[in-house]
Amino acid sequence: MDLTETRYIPSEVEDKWYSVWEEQGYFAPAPPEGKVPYSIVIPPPNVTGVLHMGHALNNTIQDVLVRFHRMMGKSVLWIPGTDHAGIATQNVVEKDLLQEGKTREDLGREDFIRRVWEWKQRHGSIITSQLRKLGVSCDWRHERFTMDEGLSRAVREAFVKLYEGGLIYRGTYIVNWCPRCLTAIADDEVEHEEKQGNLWYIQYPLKGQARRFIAVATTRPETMLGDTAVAVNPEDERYSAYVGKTLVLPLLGREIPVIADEHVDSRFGTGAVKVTPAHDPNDFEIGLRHNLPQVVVMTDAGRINENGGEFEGLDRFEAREAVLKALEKEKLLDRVEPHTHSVGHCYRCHTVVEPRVSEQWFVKMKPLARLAMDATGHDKVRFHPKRWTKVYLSWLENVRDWCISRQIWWGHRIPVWRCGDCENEIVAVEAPDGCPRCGSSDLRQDEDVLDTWFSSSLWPFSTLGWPEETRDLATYYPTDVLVTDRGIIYFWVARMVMMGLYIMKKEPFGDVNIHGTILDDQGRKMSKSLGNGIDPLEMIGEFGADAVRTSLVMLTVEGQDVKLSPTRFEMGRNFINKVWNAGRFALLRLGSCRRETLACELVSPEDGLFEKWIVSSLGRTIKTVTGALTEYRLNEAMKGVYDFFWNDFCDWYLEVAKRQGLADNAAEEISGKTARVLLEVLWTSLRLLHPFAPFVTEELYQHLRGIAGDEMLDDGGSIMLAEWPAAEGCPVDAEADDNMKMFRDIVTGIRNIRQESKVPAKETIEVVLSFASPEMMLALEPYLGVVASLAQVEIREVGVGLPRPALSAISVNRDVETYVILGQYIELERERLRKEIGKLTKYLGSIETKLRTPQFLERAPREVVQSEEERRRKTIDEIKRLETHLESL
RNA sequence: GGGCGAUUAGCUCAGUUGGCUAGAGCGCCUGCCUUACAAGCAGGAGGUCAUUGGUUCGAGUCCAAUAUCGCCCA
Repeated sequence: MDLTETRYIPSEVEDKWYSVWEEQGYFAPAPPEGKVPYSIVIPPPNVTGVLHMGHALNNTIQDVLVRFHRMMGKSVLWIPGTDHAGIATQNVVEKDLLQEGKTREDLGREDFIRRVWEWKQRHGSIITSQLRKLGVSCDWRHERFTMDEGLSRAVREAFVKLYEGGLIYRGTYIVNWCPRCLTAIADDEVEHEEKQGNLWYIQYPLKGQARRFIAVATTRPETMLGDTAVAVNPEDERYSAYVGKTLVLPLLGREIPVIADEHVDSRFGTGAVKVTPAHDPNDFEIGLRHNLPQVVVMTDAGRINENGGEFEGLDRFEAREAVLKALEKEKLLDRVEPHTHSVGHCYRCHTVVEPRVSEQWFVKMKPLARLAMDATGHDKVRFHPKRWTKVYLSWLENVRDWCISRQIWWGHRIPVWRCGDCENEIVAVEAPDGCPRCGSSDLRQDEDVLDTWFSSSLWPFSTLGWPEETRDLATYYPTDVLVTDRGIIYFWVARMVMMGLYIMKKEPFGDVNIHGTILDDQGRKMSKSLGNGIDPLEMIGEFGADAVRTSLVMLTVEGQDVKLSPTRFEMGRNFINKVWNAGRFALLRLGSCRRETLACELVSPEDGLFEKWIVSSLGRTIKTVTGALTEYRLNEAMKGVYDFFWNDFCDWYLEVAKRQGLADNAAEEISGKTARVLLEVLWTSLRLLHPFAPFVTEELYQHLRGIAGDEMLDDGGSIMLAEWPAAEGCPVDAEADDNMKMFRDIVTGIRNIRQESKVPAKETIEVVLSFASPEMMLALEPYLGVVASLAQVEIREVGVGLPRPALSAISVNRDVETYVILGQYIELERERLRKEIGKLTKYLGSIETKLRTPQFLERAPREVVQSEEERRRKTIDEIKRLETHLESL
């Protein structure tokens, strides 16, 4: 980008450097020999997905960490990739087929899967190309997909291992069934929503006793077709006489028993509940305890089946109306109450989930959950922020067995075969040639595929080559951190930890960094249906990737949610523009500067105040930023760089640097030194900023090496590969800090008086500086020319204890009084002084109240008391000086 | 019903283990196109830290209750 541009133009910079980085192989890990390994696996986005703000935040955080650790000299591997999103991807391809008037059954399994792969080849790289726009430095040569050959092998290995360890079983249980996707889904794939519904009270007649009923309440009356009992609590005296009696199921006439089960809540409805073991999870349990028959009354598509009598063929919601009407006709519908209850929806298509009995494969969770809980107990897996540990643990404590089979075609087919001749079941990593028991070749593989999350749970090691014992696996497992949204703690974090511990015998990552969720400006989740999403690519186009990244990091505080609107990116854009211009200034003004040495000491005692001070401040910044990044407090790190760069470096150092020549006519030497420090500080700040804003820092860096020479930066050609700054070269210099404060106070004091007194900006007025001591005067004397320039004044006189000139305003500091000679502008000074005195008097009051309290003097630490007394002295002194001044006006 | 989070300037949010006059960005007011930057510079106004109690010499910060909003689980 041309240095004459006064505005930073991201589009001229971003793609250019990204392709250089990628082509040069900078994203690949440095050879691990002699280096500390650092690794992250991306939480694999859904292959059908497009980049949303959540991804942008998530990957920005990972990239900041990865770039930081790379600059720290580690061998960094960040593995990108996507997951195959079984149901979602199949849905997308089926929708395409429907356009051609076909179903997947028309194609057959093999052709359909071929079709999905074709789709994947065409569209599967959308999200990864979008990620590149964000500037992420993951190693694309390591990119993985959960359906890759190697990862599929890992899935089969893991399945067999778990099966042989007794942790996978098949059984007929109640599961969450999506009648639209036509598959079972796991408990945590069901999204619960509070819905306003009804509670219908239905009369169930007692057998052989005319006009005697038990009333039950239900929110899903259509399921009564599958009822096989009515249950009451054994303690419930209202019903004790009925237990063991027989009821006649309305509409169908089936005879069903009244049973007693202590899980029945007597306070709900009438205290008697209908029991539908095949269509309700609680009823299923009751059914097992009481040996009740399970009558399935719905097809897999949610229509009433042949067990539903006259209602056969009706959709479940039509059936609800029809059943109610029929009951009403028979006068068995007692009453209706409005009732809010939680209704489960499929997380993929949002259809109301139907609990249904079917044969499925399950993972036994208790033993695995135990492992995972112990790992956090022993601090092997640490959450940041800590509070998420509790959420994670409570899920693990209550988790039920995990239904892993899906009745779809796109996914890892379950590696189980059944012999057609001897019914032998074979569980194997590779397809067997024949039945090991009877030798028959009539083998049929299980039709189902595995839950996508099953393969995701292996991601931290399957991506590194497991089950092969690869060098990557040995070097980079366990990974360092998993960065993710809290919504994914159960899906990924918990399952990855369980699988890592069971299969690898080691936790998959030591740290889990949970960040907030991106919300719209009204605090709602961004969603397609609300249309309130903000497209990251659009924002990158408008503001630049660096601006998007820095804004996101500044906005996200330790896992707190982020309310976002497009204008929030202006903050980042303005900052990046500031960086560009500061860099531009340095590059244009220091064209002839060379960095002579890579001195670790930037400043020496004979150097000037500004140099000592900016280096001291830089050192503090390095410490802050490094510490904050190490502890996942990214916004604090970002703020550290931001404040230093803008408030110290730009607002003060650059401003004084450009005036150094004015301060000292023999400018050569000082200018040279100033230039060198300026160059070093810029170079160092760019490195501190690089993890957050990779593009602008690279662009400036490349210009910098153009003028400063390659030898300046021992770095391998890119700021990406440069060393992270060390604070050791920038010692804190308290004296320089103090003197700079005095310098700033003088300048700010004059500016304040000028504007408050309405002195025209262009007009040069005179000041007199009266120092408290000769030492102070000596310390600042060399820089008074800079003061004059910064404050648009002429310095008439400098000395110790000078008298106040006529018609002047005063600004007081502990060590110096500044008299600003106002002349005709003096009128407003009286008011300004009164205001100032008022402020200080109020402050003094609060200090004196404290110091009058005996308990404070007795119990507060001595340092606190002393500093309060010191403050009182200082304030009284200042007030006195201002008052004297006011009186003399 | 259980758990978690939030409540601080007009808006969006910081505020580390309790201890200078509670900060930032945006917005607002005033003055500046000062040869790095008007996406900028300089100066300024603006806050009963949700409410009520408690602990403490001292509370935005710790404890308890209440209110409102949000998220997760059942």
